[in-house]
Amino acid sequence: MAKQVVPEPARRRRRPTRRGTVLSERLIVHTALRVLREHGSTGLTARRLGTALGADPSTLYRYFAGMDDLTRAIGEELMGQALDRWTATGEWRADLRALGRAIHSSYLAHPQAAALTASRVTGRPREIAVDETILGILRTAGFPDPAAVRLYHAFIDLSLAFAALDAGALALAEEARATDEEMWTSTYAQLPAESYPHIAATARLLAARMPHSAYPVVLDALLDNATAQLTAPRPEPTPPAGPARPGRQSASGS
Amino acid sequence: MAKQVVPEPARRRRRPTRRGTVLSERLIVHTALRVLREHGSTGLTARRLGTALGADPSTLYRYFAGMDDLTRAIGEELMGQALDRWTATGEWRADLRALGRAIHSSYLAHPQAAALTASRVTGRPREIAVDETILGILRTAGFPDPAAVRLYHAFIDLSLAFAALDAGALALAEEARATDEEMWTSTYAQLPAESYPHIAATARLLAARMPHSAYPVVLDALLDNATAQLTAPRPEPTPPAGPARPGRQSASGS
DNA sequence: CGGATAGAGTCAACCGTGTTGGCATAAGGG
DNA sequence: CCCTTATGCCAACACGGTTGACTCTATCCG
Repeated sequence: MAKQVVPEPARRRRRPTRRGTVLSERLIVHTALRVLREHGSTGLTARRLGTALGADPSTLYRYFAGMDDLTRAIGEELMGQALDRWTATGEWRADLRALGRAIHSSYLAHPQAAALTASRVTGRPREIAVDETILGILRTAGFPDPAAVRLYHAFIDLSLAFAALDAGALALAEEARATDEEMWTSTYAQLPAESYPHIAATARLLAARMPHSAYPVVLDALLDNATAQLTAPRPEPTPPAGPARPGRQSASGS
Repeated sequence: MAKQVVPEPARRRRRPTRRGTVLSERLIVHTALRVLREHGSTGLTARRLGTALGADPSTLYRYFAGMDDLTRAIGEELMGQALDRWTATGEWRADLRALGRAIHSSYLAHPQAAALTASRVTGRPREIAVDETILGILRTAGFPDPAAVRLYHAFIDLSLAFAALDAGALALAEEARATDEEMWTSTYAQLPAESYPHIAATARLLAARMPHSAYPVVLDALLDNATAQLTAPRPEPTPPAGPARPGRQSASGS
């Protein structure tokens, strides 16, 4: 039975599979990334991954509690790649900007995987490390704790939300081009100018702008806002907090 | 065969189902919303929806090309509800703010449905109407077309991205509480303060801030930025456009 | 050096999923 | 009032995740 998954460091016996490959968490995650790239964001199945590994599908349950657990591990891998690619300079604004772009582009380097995982919180070590890093940048920059937390929250959720959105669009564009490209042109292409004057008037600009991500624009807006807060600090109490709309939950302590 | 789906307005014969209900696109979408709320974001299946409707699962294919098509219709419904709830005042900043919050809260009113649909572009009429409305607000406010398009893009993608992210978190919190709540407390709860000093130092503030959405904060940052642009317009050419990172595509024309 | 042990890989099977082709039937036009 | 055909139903298919029982072998211990 596959009830208990043995944690990676405690793994001692590595029996080669029937087709000779020696499995590991790393190998499985990397193979999953390849399968996702080749078969699309819905194309990662236990059977297919098993075949790609040269192993029986059920073997995966010796390493992950289920496909959902594997999905979280993939997300953790993407976050880790972002963190590895990034280096601190000491200038808070530049560092945050670079880290945000690293996360965003790291996810978009694997659109199918990102579309699958970006909106999920993994709770794994590399993700926590990113959280700690962001908070460190902000607090070291001189933001008082409430502002630092507010900005941390906005920054990480903004980055992940856009990673998920952009990756979804990119993955959709790469796979299933047949079905969707058709819809783009047939539905959106020529809208009647009398019904949609503003869209018609800006059609050319839209066509040039929409294929890019809006993330850099919004990120810069947020950083501008933060800079203003730092030079001219205003208390800014907890916002009117409308109806309970829970956001992404993350690092917390009692 | 279910190759050709009859468009809603052309539907003439409405044969009641064996259990007496008379089907329609509206009824199916609304029932799907109910099923999603009751069974979670992965709980919408053809068989379950068929049962909820008192109809055979295959009947759905007379109304939608497949589950994916139905999903898009659900997204369109959410966007429509947002638009219905919103009214223009003529003050562009307040109008945009209200529209953004309407979209966000409309999606979060159906978290499971939103988690399923918010990152997909429907290409259906109500969605296009929202796009047209946003562009209209910005152009009427006096933004030159390039700035209007840039802001439209940032605004709509920001709103949808946060709708998806927040809805995902909210849906996850509501369903499967058994599996996930456990992970929150066990993994994130008490992190060693020596390894994660910044998280530890702000733990109380984080716990208070994270359960809310960061959307209002980021939206206001974007609107502040826009206001500044409007009063002191600067050319701001196309940003350095890094590696091709397609964003959400939308209304376009040749 | 040689069992004993239990962890890793395999096999077959379960149930639930989307989807389709063929069929029955009743709604509504003529 | 009949005929056409849109609409709902049925049975079946291929494929999804997951599990329980099993084999085999890498490693531990004597």
